[in-house]
Formats: sequence, C-alpha cells, structure tokens
Amino acid sequence: MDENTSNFIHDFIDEDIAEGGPYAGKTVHTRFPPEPNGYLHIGHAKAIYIDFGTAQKYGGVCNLRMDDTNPAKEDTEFVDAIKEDIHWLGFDWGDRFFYGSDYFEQTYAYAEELIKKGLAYVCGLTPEEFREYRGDTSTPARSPYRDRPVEESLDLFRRMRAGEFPEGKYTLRAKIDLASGNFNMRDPVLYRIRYIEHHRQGTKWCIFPMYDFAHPIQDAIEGVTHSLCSLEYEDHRPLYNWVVENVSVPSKPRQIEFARLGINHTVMSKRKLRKLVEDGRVSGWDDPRMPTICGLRRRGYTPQAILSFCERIGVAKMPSTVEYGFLEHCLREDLNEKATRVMAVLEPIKLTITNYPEGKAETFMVENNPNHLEDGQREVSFSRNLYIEAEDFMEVPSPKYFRLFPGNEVRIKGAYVAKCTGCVKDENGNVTEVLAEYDPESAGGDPKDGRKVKSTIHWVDANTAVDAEVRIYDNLFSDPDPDSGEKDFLTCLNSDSLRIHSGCKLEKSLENAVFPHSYQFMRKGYFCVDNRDSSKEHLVFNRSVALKDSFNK
RNA sequence: UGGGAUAUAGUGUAAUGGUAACACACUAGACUUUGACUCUGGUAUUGUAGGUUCGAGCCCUGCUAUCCCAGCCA
Repeated sequence: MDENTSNFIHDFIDEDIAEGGPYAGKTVHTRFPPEPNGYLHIGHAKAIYIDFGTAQKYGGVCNLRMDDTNPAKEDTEFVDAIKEDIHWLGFDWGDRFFYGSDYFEQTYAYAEELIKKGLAYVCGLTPEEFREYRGDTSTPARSPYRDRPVEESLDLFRRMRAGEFPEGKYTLRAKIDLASGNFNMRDPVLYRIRYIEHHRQGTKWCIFPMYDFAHPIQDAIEGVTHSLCSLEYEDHRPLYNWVVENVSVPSKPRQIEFARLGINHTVMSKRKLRKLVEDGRVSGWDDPRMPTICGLRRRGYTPQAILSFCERIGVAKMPSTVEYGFLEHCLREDLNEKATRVMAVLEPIKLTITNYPEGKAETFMVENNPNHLEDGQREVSFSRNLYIEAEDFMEVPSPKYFRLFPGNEVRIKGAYVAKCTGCVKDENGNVTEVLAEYDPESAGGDPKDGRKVKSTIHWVDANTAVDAEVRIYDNLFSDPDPDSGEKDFLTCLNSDSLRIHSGCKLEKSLENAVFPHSYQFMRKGYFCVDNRDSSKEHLVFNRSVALKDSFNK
C-alpha cells in the first residue's frame, strides 16, 4: 500500500497505536480470512489489498486463515487455488497460514467457559420453533431454555460433542439480550450439530462453531489487532465485541468494516460464479471471461494492474459501484508501459504493392516498445504481398478517415509509405485486394522529401505470416446488473463475450492467443497471449481497432 | 416497521471550521511511425430545509433517499 495514501481505516489505526491508545507499541496485525468454498475474484483482491496492504503500511503482518467452520460448504480443492492467487498478486503470509478449524478445541473450551459463567446455555428449540420464538421488530424473542442450570447445559453440551443427539436437536446459545433491536444479539446460536465430514477434521467433530463465535476467537488467538471486514458485518460488531470481552481470549482485536467492491454489470457473487461453472457456461473458474483472479490472469491482467486498481478505487464506507472501464484503464496503463508489441491482422485483406518487384524480400527493424527503446527491436519481413486489416481500406472514405482509400498515402509501419491506387473486387462487388504503390525513397517509414502522412497502418508479410485462430475474451457482463434482481442474471449475460477470429494473420506464432477483450478495450489497442502459462510474455497490439461508427459521426 | 450504516461531478475517492482537489469517463484541441500513447483546456456552489459561526462539504436539528441485517451461512 502506498505510503502516501490514507483512508479512514488508517485513521482508526493511527489512533489505536498512538501513545495511550489500546494498541500503543504493538505491531499492527491483520488477517485475510476467505472461506474455502470457491475461487477468489476481483472483489477479494480489494480485501486482500486492504488486509495485506494495511499490514505492510504499518510494518505489521497479515495472516492467511481459511475460515472453515461450516463443513457443509467447504472443500480442500479451493485452498491451494486461494494461496496461488494471493501469491500471484504479490502478497506473502510467511509462515502465518492457518485454518479456523485448527482452533476447534480451543473454541470449544471457550464455549464451556461461557456456559460456566452463565453466559451461554443449551437450547432445545427446533429450527422451526427457533424462528417462531425469535420475535419481530416490536416483540422480543422468547427462549424457554434460557435458565437451564449451568451444570445441565454443560452436560448437554458435552453430550452434543459426544454425538448423542441428532442434528437440530440442540444448539448452544449466548445469553445476551432477547429484546435487542439487533437480532444478532437475541441470544445468538454459538454451536450447531452437523454430522458432515469436515474437509480437514474428518469426523472428529459433530458440533461446529458459528462464524460469530469462531471469528473473534480466531482473531484473538492469532493476535490480530485489526480485523478488517466488509460492511455487512457492522451489525455483528456488538456480538464480536461481546465474545472478545466475555471469553478469556489472549488479545482484544478490533473489527473495522469497509464497503466491498462492486463493479457494474459484473457478476461478483461466489454463488453466481459457481453457477456459471456448474452450468457449463464457462470452462471453469479460470475461464478468461470470469472476474476471478485466475480468470483475469488468463485474460492478460497483470498483478500490478489489479493492485493499481485496488489502490485507486480507495477505501470508504459508502457502498459503491466502480465502472468496469476503470479496471481496463489500469491494465492498459500497465501494459502500455511494459508489454512487447507485435503486429497482427485480425480481419485480413490482401494489400499488393504493385511497383514492388515480384520475388523481392527485405527486412526492417521495428522497436518492441516505442516507450522503451532499450527493449530492443525485432526483424519483420516485407514483400510485394501483405495483409492489412480490412477496415484500413475504404473505397469511399468517410469524413476524417485517414487510412487507405484511392489516392491517399499512408505509412506501412516500419517499412515504407505507400499510396493507394485502387482495389480488386469479386463478382459480388466485395473488395478482395487493395492495390498501392510504394515510395522506394521512404525506407523505414519516412519519405525523403519530408512530406507527412496522416496515418500509419499495421500489416503482416504474406510470405511469412502465421495463420492463427484468435480468441477475444470479454468480461462476462450481465445487463441489467446481476444484483438488480430484475431478471435472472444468466439470461442477461453478454453473448459475445467470446469472439473467435479465424484466419488471422500474425507476425509470429502466438499459440493460444487470447485477446482481452471488450470492443472498447480493443479500440484502445491491446491484446495478450493466454496467460494460463504465466511465463508467456504480454504482447500489445498497438493499433486502434476503432468502431466503424466512430468514423461516421 | 426494529436495528445498523451511508449521502461530494456520469463513476470512484480527497479536502478533519478557511480558494471543493485527484483519477476514470466524456468533450475540444495539440502532438504522434497507427485515430493509441502523451500533453493542454472544459464539465459540481457537496441529498434537502433550517440553525451555530466572520466563515460550514465538515458542527447542530428536522426531512428525504439508498444500502445492510432479521440462517442452526460466512
């Protein structure tokens, strides 16, 4: 996290670690606690950035903890993926990797402590009764087992653990306030019975702590000072604090909430992403159309771009929705700086240089990155027969069209300037070939007489061109917004999120080329190779593929 | 409705009682071996009505709008 940036969380921490504050002289300690029930997405990237970044800013540490207190939802499959994605983003938890479930024994002991203090009791309400007895905004909850003697609760709780009762028969509840306006405080359930194999604990346990009880205890055991989480836990903070204060935990962490990330038209809930995977709408969690970290990785996003995005969207308490274009901007900015350029023609049409000798070939050197000449040059071959982008020729130019049309001169990037002399059409009147004459005195692209050309176009030598299928992936947009609830988000997904261009002509072999992505983005002119193999370099197609409409206004 | 939060430009954030700033987007222009990039200019009296003050985005009061919670999920 940038030393210069600051947000309200930092303000709180500054107070806490200042002279006389509750954590004066202590190391700032945070944690990132994903539930291993899915892959991390761009929303998690924000949380990761805040959790790890805040620790970094204060010279503290951040734990990675799998929040696995619900055996029904969690799976080991996701643990490694989560670790990989966090590492890829550039954060490291050192040796502080934990499982919430590793604290089950201690958590259990704290539960017994509460019972002995008279602050928790075993409740015999069925789930249905529980709902009935909960009361409403004007009616306090009722809890007939609230005054069960300590010894009896203790005995029942131990027998719950021993597996003497079926699921739903008993729960352990905290004794707090049945009349609270905050329903989380109406004697919340602390433990429930579940006969499901836990992904790590196996069948050792049949009672599992609820998030509200487990989380503050886990934080406290690990010495977390600041437990940063999203806004929906604001209502839970009183309960979080109640646990910290009433259980003899070794430290007193503080929970601070911030607004989670929303991106317009982007599917961001794990539940929905899972559905996309399960329904086969995408090839997997790492499908390049997915907003998952691994999907973005394959779509060509760099960790720096994502981090820059997280940095710049800021941290606040106001729920907000960032424009997807801002994420694209952060990527363009990063790729523009460091990606290698190549020429590729997506929709090729022949360009014949009629006054260039048949059979002649020469090569030109082209810079790999115009912003960084130190990145060197590469050799490209040139001949009489080239491929250019079909839209770089218009027989009848629209206003402000500067590229090839009869009589107009353009620069063939890195090679020569050439003047369009006409075109060849098939029997249907479709243009099949563009004709031009080059200026032999303009090798390298600059005419000897210093005359200017208005436009430069990219191209590929027909003799050396590599044929390829190019897949352009776009973010899987949903319109209306997936959370609007107006329609099923599945029916509103953009259908052209994957466009396959076959017969593309590339300067060199780009196996499995993937182009990110939206038309808007392409207009700005970038693509990269499929980054499933992250060792592959990023390539930038430094050419505007403007919407045709934009010429005609 | 009961509880919890939040309101600054189209979007996201700054400004901690003293000239409303930055980025994205949009827009006009300059530059350019790609119409990209880069550069320059333009775009808000801070949800609303009052109050305190020499001075209010900030403090106070009322109102309005939006979001979250009301699982034996996290």
